[in-house]
Amino acid sequence: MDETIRERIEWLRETLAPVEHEEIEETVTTLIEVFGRAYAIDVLRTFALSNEPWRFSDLEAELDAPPSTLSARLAEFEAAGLIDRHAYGEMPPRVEYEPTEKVRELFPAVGYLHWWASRHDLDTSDGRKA
Amino acid sequence: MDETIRERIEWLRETLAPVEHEEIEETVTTLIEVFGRAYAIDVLRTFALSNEPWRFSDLEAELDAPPSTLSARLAEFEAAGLIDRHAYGEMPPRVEYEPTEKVRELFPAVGYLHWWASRHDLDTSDGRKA
DNA sequence: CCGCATCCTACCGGATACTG
DNA sequence: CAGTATCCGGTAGGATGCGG
Repeated sequence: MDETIRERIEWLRETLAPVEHEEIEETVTTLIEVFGRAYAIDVLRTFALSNEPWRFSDLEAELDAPPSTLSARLAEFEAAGLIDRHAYGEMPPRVEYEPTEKVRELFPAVGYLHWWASRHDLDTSDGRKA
Repeated sequence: MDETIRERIEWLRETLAPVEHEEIEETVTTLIEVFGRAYAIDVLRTFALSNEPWRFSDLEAELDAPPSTLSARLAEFEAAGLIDRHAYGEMPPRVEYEPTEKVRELFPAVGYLHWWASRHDLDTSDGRKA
């Protein structure tokens, strides 16, 4: 069942130079860390479910997120090349954000997670949650 | 390209009761938060790449992780039903951990992340990393 | 409207020591 | 061996105010 995935991981291990493999591990780790931050997947999902670009205030209202946090998330995403930021020199100012192709190729994984979550429950009785 | 995933998500949105949908969102969020914690994916990957159960000290040595942190991670994983813990009443004590079927069904997503990472880079020039 | 600067609190996580 | 208890430093992130 998960043989294919294990094979794929081991294929990565064997075919890639150790340095490259390290980098991939690290990228995945960093990616998950970034997505683990406050409102990160909420932002991601918002982008995933809409073809339209989003403006700061709209995101802020939609997610009910503090501006400082949202600002940090958007900056990180942009720095990681996951979203594009378009600023228009207007008055009042207008800035729009939209997902890059790079992050769009990540959506299937998120979709898989949703599918998984619909089949299984995460018992969070112990832990803290949102 | 990602149409299938968007359709799947929207299918989830439409067919599920709002409450269920909320729960799924929350589960995914919590899951990513848990995986974003220290040594979490390292533990996960260690399990993914081995069919054998792991003992506490072996994991500790393998990952070079502080016992308190590793202990927390394992407890969270077990509470979430992602790993099974088997304690044997021996002397000296022996405890073994192994992934559940539930978490094995999560591995493909991690594998997809690896594939993604092998194609794209995450620009972390701005951010902090490990 | 966009979003940074600041302040403050909570909490995570590393190190270390210790027990059944 | 398998953890727990304790202390402590770094930091994420919520709230708020202000500037461009």
